[in-house]
Amino acid sequence: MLKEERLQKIIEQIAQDNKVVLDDLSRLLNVSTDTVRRDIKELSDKGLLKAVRGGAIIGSPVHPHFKERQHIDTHHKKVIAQKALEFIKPGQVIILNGGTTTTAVIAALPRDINLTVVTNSFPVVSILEDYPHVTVFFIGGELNKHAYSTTGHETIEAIRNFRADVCLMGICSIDLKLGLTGFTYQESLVDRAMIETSKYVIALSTYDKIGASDPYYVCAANAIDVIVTEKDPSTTDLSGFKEAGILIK
Amino acid sequence: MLKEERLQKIIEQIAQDNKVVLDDLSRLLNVSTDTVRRDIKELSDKGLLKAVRGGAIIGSPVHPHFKERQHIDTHHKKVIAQKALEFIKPGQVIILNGGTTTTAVIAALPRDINLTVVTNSFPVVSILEDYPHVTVFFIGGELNKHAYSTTGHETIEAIRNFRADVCLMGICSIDLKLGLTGFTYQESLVDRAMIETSKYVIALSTYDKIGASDPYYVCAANAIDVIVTEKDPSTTDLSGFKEAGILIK
DNA sequence: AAATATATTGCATAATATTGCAATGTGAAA
DNA sequence: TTTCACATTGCAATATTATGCAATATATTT
Repeated sequence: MLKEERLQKIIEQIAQDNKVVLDDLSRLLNVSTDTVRRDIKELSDKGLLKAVRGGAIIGSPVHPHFKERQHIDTHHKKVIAQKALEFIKPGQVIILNGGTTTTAVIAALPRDINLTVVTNSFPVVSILEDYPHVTVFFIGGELNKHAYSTTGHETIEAIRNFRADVCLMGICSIDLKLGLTGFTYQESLVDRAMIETSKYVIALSTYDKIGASDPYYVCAANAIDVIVTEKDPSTTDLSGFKEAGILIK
Repeated sequence: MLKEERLQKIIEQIAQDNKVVLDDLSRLLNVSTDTVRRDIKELSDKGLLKAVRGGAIIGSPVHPHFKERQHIDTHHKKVIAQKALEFIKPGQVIILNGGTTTTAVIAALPRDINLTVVTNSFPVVSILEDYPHVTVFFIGGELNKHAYSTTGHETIEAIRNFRADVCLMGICSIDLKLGLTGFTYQESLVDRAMIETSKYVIALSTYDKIGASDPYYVCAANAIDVIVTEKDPSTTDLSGFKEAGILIK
């Protein structure tokens, strides 16, 4: 039996009974429980069900696209996410923009953390949905179907009603002279508003985005407090940023 | 039995009897009282009930989780959804609240329809995400993890910035004298704001909710233009509503 | 076709979660 | 106060999961 057939059958079972049990599936599909477990993990990563000890239960009604975890599972993003965690302290108010990098940070948070998260990103909501001690404020606005986030006038206005301790900003490009720049106009406005309303700004960036630039200006480089990349800061030459008072992590 | 199933059953018990007793659950679920106690603690941590000596009682009025509600009355909801479609015309601005019934209406829309949808419901967004000609405005606010929607002051304020042609309102209870009433305070405020900002209000209600009432007042019955139920209107006796000028479908 | 990568699967082992039990602590009613 | 029912804590037994590895199958390139 093909793997896809198995996955299909698991989905069918869930649709029928709202749950599946590992051992049953193992027998039904004639594969080891390990394989079933891996199948369930795969479906769970896609947001099609929720893996629990011993099996799986029906997932949340949120669209699988909002839950697709594969693109936040890259090695670079995990490293960046792990480094970013040190800047997040319990009890703080965190604001963050859409994008896979910020989503990766949220996914790396311990499940019992106490936080207030302000965001315009639907995937972030779908992760925090079952973090019991995280209060989520969602920033409304017009749905941007590609970025899975909201933008527009309402979004900007709503952001201005918050004051965040920390802004986690997944960025398009950053350059010492040209500042932070973005790929779409609407998102650059949102990013700027988020940065302006935050006490401490952490830019999350893969190393190759440093020194690059995009069409829409967000803010000057010195509006950023920290840049987190996947590289060891001792092996990078970002002295210009350091001299501008920006911490490199 | 999966642990999640146990938790689920405890919730169901609470929803039914407003309380559970440790020993009963221990027998019913075939686990020790220790385990039941731990289950109750877990649910209590999530705010789904209130642990007391010897068992647990209903916490805040328990709104059954969206995940569970979506599988209740599915046939009725489909019928209601189908009837509701006739009131939705291309090009209109539709506002709708959270809940499984409104979600069912949205799911029944033809994929190529041209609409503007204003909502505070995450499941609705996740459906409309890939409707190419639907513009979605999401109403932000504090995430309500049980209803998958937002509530609170920001939500109310944001709603007031829109004027909708049609309001689709999934309702808790409606009574000719007591009016529309809801199960939670926050959601009743949202519902009222949505109704006030709409030209035409369609209440979506299973027949058994008519004549019932809940703790929180939303609006007078005559603020409603149409009530859509799963029954054929010729077989129902809702003459009181008809005399009040409300169309029954 | 052969060679090479890549994916899939099952197994062994270590890590983790769940559960029941026993000992001890605590609050409330008689 | 005393008693008793319940709660809490620590612990051990068991079940489940994660991980690395090797064997095999499958896809891709040369």
